[in-house]
Amino acid sequence: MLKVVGKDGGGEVRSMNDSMTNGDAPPETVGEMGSDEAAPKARRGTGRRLHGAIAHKLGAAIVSGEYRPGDTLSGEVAFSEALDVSRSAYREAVQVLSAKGLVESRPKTGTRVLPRSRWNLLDPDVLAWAFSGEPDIHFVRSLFELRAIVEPAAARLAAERRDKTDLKDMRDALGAMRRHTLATDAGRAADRDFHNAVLSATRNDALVVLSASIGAAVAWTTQFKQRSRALPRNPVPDHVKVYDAIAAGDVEAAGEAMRLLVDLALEDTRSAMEG
Amino acid sequence: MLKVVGKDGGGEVRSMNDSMTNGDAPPETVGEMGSDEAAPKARRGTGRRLHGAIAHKLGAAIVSGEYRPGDTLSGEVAFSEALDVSRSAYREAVQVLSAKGLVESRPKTGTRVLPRSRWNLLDPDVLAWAFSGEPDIHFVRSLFELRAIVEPAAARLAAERRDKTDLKDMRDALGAMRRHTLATDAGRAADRDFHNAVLSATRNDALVVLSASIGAAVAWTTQFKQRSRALPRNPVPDHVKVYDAIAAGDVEAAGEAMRLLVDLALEDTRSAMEG
DNA sequence: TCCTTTATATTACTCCGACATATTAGTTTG
DNA sequence: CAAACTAATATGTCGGAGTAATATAAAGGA
Repeated sequence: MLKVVGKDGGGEVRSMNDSMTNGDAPPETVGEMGSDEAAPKARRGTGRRLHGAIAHKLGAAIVSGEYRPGDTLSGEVAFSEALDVSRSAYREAVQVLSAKGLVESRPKTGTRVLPRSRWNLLDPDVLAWAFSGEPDIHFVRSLFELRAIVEPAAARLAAERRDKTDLKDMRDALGAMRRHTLATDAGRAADRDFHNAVLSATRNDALVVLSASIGAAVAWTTQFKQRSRALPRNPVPDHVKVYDAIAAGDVEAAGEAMRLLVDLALEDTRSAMEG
Repeated sequence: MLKVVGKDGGGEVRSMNDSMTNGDAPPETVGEMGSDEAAPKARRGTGRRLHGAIAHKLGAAIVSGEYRPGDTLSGEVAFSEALDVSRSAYREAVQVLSAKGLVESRPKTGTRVLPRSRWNLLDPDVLAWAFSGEPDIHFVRSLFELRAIVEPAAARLAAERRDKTDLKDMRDALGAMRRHTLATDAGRAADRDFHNAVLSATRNDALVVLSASIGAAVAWTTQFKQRSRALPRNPVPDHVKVYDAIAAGDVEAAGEAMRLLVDLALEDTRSAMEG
């Protein structure tokens, strides 16, 4: 009934952060919706598919702690009806969450939220969901700690193995960083490009993949930095030091310069979030 | 036609490692099957669902290079018919692969394999698929290099932050390692437990998640080690050195002991795979 | 009394066939 | 020759029917 889905007739971009706050129903099964039939309906923006939008909605709700580990979602039929989507779309969304280790579905038991340790927190999508709300400061510190471990070591490897192409990529990224500031999208993209170029120069696939995750997280936090106050420092000189050391093949200096860069970024982010 | 699916009338547990070797169709669209209608049908073992089995089959085929980046899978209807499964099951499998960054589906264009850089190589499932066939030696080296970066740093953090519970977990794991050898499943599990305990002691969620990925990869390579020749060295003393340093709170010694441990493991694996 | 086995109910899983939507490619028109 | 329009095609979405698996409860045996 009244399943007007297609036919974008009228802006039906309903609110997202609406009811579904089941704080009064502490027992177990979540996903119920008290209201009669006005559906929450997480509508997608252009390009995103419906099941993608549902996965985003549910994933964000899970990582934000709205659904806690051990909770069991209300059944497929009930939940898909509550969201006003077909069971197919809902199931495909659940498959995505299951693939990322957020939930597990079994007959008779239902689909329940897995413990945090099973979550694929380094998955770019999961990171995006985690940062779509208020990010957990503790988790952000974890990410920067990981970055402080990985990136200096990567810079050392890059100083050993880089070739002319890698150096050119880094120079290009540095130039773009100089032209645009970190306040613009282009500037942040250039920052990512620089770090990606360093990681790529390590000739290590695992590190490159990890860079995609860390880079995404750093991009989010950088945006938070910008939100709170104007950029406090010009990041280009620090990056140039890293480049110079890598270009010179100086392993120790490269690692040290990158360590300094990450430490400063962490300092900025911490003061921005705590302050 | 003749899609007798349900009603288990007759054992329809077809073969798994069957045809679908499209080495002779190099152009682009893959997934075609020359034979008339004898379906390949990747059947699942108990517990695994059908779409999970399909995802495993396709995922393994992609990471093993059978389908190369840029290739376009034949349409949903054609491919699902070729696999003798419903379109729904096939679509759910593709959603899983899409969630892990292996493929991307768009209307009209079809489903195509994404470039390696988009793959979520640290995802436990993807790692399992990568190691289900002959693992790429270069990739294994990358993983150990990452391990050599992360684990010593983690040991240093653990030496700072561990509490009594962490130390007890490590002791228990060491005891289990002593009782069983690395040749048994229980022994390998104990090895994983020890490293997980170290990572947990860092109080860093990102590191813990990474440990799940690295641990899985190490487990696979350890099995390969065992396959080639009897275990060449008793790993317990090296682990004890790490434990002693962490228990004593000696940051430098912990990092150094762990570095040595990982280096030796890499050495063993390399000689086992190259030899 | 306790453990094992069987029955049952609930839930996810699979299948199907139709329609909607988006994107590319070809066609027409200015 | 270029831009807008039309048509074809593959993915996306839908709803309903039926199957398989499993946790819980009941019955039986030690």
